[in-house]
Amino acid sequence: MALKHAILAAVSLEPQTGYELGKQINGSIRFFWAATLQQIYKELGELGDAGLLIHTDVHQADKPSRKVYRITDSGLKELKTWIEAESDPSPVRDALAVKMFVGHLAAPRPLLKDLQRHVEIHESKLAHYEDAQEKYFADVDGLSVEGKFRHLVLMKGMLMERAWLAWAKEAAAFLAQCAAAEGRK
Amino acid sequence: MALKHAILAAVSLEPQTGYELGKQINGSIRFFWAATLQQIYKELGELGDAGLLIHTDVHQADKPSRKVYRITDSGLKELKTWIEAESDPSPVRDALAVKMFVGHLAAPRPLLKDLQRHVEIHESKLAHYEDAQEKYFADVDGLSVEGKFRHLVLMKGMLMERAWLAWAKEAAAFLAQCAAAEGRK
DNA sequence: TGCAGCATGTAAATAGTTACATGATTAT
DNA sequence: ATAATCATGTAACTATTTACATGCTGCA
Repeated sequence: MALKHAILAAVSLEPQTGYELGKQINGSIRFFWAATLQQIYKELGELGDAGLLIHTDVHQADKPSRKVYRITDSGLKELKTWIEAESDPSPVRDALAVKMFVGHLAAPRPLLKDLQRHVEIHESKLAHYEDAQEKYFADVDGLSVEGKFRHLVLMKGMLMERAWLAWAKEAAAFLAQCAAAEGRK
Repeated sequence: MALKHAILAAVSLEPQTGYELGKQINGSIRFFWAATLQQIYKELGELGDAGLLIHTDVHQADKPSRKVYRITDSGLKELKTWIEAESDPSPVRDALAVKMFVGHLAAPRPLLKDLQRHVEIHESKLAHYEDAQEKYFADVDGLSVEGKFRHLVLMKGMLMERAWLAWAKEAAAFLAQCAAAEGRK
């Protein structure tokens, strides 16, 4: 269970509600740890029970009251311990790679179409990272230690997305070629 | 449930046992879809019940008999349908990125050590891919369509690992600098 | 009138991990 | 002796997804 730690990390940077964690106003962690709102609400409840987070109810006249969570001392301690502990790389589950591995069994055109959907998603992720780079990290040398840590993570996102897109370009060219060959038959 | 399709894909290329699927004698799918043996055995049972795979018992004098699975016509049809269907990118759950995002909260040395563990794992993955490249894909131009598909997947693995390692190099340099700064205090 | 955004959750189902269980063979 | 490899599985637990449930506001 590491959603727990992703939430602790996000809340440690800025107190926020479950809804905000899901939508990520302060950005970025969402890009490194996927979770649904349902999961987040459940986890927030458990983190509250464990005393790692506390919330203050902010009553609103019309809407349900906002529960703004912030981290406690023991939450911060737990987070620190987790950061310093050994971790395993996350298990790889790459459906597109499996598809390509046996791509010869299917028609190239639908596979190419699916690849293009993925390309769009990766491109918009990259665009988001590049925006953040310009907005918050224009002056790379003047960054605080905190800033440098966050910039490194952003760079990771950009490097990985660019590598993915470079691969996808070759894959798309090959699939287009397969589709053309099929058309000729 | 896409372990199902990863297994169908692996078995379609070569009939094999659950144990072999776990250890991956024919290689590669393991690198794109993580699963424990327990999960594989369970899924094989279900795929058998659904008629997508069948197995033949190969009795062995001393050991438990090997159940060699191969794909059925309806399994092949299901696999083809899945390849041609839309798919979503797998959810990202990158604990190391989360750690780095709030890296300023912890001591740099243990974090650096954890990063280095990850580097070793990624390096050995890359080495595995490079071996496979030399062994099976030395003559890239003479590849069959099947071969080209599999080569593309291997290239994906290599590109992504190299990008990851390039990032890790920068991250390690920064953490080493943090550690040195701490040492001076 | 209908949809998107804000704001909270519960319940049921599926997917995945960890622990337990068995037993022979071969290498150190 | 002890561990690793081959070979199968079950049971309990944890994590994640999907479906259900509520209700107000503002925009097109």
